[in-house]
Amino acid sequence: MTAVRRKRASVTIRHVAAQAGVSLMTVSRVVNGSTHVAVATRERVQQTIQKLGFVPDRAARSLRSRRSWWVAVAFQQTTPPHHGDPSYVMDLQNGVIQRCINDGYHAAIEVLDASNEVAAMQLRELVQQLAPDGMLLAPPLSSNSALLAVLQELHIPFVRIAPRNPTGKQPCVAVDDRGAARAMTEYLLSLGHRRIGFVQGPPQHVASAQRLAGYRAALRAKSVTEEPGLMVSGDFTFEGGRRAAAELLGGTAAAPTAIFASNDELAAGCLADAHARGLRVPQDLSITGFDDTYVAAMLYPPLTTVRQSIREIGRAAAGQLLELIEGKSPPLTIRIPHEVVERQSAAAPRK
Amino acid sequence: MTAVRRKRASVTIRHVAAQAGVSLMTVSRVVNGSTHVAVATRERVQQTIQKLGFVPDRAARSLRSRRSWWVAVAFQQTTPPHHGDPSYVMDLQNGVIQRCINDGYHAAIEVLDASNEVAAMQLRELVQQLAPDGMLLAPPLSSNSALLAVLQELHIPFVRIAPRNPTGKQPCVAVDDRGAARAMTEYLLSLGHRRIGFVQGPPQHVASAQRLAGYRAALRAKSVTEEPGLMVSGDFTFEGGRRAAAELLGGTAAAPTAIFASNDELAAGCLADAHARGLRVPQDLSITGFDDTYVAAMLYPPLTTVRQSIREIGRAAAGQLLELIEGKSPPLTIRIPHEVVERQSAAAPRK
DNA sequence: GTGAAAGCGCTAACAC
DNA sequence: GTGTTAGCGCTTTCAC
Repeated sequence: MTAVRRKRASVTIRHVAAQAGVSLMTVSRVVNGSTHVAVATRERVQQTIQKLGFVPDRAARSLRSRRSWWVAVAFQQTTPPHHGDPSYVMDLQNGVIQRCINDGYHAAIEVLDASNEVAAMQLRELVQQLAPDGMLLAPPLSSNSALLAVLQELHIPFVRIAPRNPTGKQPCVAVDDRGAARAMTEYLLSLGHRRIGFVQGPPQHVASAQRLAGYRAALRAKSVTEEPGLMVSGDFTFEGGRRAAAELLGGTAAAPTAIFASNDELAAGCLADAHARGLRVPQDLSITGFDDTYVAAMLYPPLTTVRQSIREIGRAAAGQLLELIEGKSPPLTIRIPHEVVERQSAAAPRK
Repeated sequence: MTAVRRKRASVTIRHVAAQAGVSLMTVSRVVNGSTHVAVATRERVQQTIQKLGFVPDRAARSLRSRRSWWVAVAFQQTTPPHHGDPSYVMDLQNGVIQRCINDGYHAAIEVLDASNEVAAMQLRELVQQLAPDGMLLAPPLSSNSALLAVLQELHIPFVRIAPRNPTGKQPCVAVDDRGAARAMTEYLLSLGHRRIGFVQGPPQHVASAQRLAGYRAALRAKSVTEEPGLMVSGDFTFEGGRRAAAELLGGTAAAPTAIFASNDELAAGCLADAHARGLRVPQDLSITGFDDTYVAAMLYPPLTTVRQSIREIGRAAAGQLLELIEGKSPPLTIRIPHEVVERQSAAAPRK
């Protein structure tokens, strides 16, 4: 049980001070970028730091200053917005990490239970134990009011990522699902499609309603009449996509010439059903997705989809949080642009 | 610039000690699970801790004890947007996190540059700044001798995950790529295939040679003659898979009845080429993958593949590291079992 | 612009 | 089994 422990920090602020012929305080000021240091002194100290290879001790710094230089990102266990889509999580994570490192912070990835009560407990523990300087909530946690309450009670700055209900009072990075879905629908309309099936996500998800709304708005703008039979539900899952496509294509009613699935996983399911029916994509049927996740380019045919850069969302959220921590006042709501990614699963309908 | 800082810890070990009528040390002992405390005292202290909601301060603890209670996992930076398999990273990460939390540790996810020199520098900085109690190296970093040298020099315990060259001297979690590839090849042979194409990974990757070796061993055991023309190279990428399949299926020589791609992404590429040629899978051609990543079930048809639980690898690696940190002597090399996952992309060859 | 003193909350080392 | 003392490395506070 004799736990291995690291050697005492070889070089401390003391050594630097002695070597540079200044007091501890001056070294500390230089390290922390205080302006109240003469230029000459600052340079001398910096050179000494370099020469001795001094690295400040995080623990000592945190203990005294009551800042941990940690930012925590909370994800929900196995069910992130896109149903366990690992590339979503990775991208978000990478964006956050990148931005944090840039400012000398570290990002801790934390996974909370899917149950609300358990998650709230875990979050409280997390904040108490880790004492991060700020928190990021990935969806769907960002819409969980119990968690928001915990963070407020603990007085810790936080940023909500793609929340269902942006209050306009709390900082968040908002995603324009409605606009993106509308853009994709307009793209299909521009190809000449008029009977466009839509596969919805699960009702609990923020994105589902927004995406549906975007689809409907695009149709309305072009005066294309909506047909209830063309709007079916999936579940953001592959299987849900198969079932939805079966419903759209196997019925007695006139089949759509295009299907807009509201995420890529659903689209993959639709594709599978279409293949099983012997339909050629995109000649006989166009199929498009949403998110441009990892799989999109690996499907057959490569999937035309619409993307909002997740990495960019991560970067933006982290940036906003860091400003909050530093006591600045960043814009409360940040929006991320979207973009239709044309691949080969959509084309003009047959005449 | 008035940075937000957390309130001073409301409840300290002092308050607990006073309330419970014992000294600071006794509380500390109880918190750290020392055995040298009378049962009655321990219980009294624990109740007080509960009642006051005392949570030890990580910074103070680390400063004094020279342990950070952090474990860092280093991954290699993959080139965005869709290179590198996110589900592999996520699974590994989740396994590690799960195991760490279990023991009161936190896992820090760190991403190192693809360049060796840069990575070595980053690793050194990381260890100095974060001072983790131990490190985990994910492949391909686990085979990077420059990094191993840094860790040894810094005297920090580490575990290599799926290294190319297990020395038998350093702790590692080894993966039986050869055995898994052999199992998959045997599965195809058992279906009746005799002309089995093999798509290799990039030569720099550990796994590539191992998987090829497994394929060859299985053939040899069944006295099936190898054909050099059936072993083509891909690159662990979708595009590489397409090209490889084109080579195998488009040539003048007799085409294989099955293709064993050495990862799922390659298999997805092969599938795309087969579809483009109008071949039905698995009726006309069987295609199998390796890894059972996220995409495998979403391809058409769902991919038969072989899996080594990545999450299990993460858990095992973290477990091994924690024992190392605690000064125990875990087995140096841990092996993870594999399993063929039968889906619908492989069947008996046509007569 | 710089320095001296104090102490953050905890545990190592040693006493009893 | 329990307590006392000292001090980890740094930043806060206040003095000059």
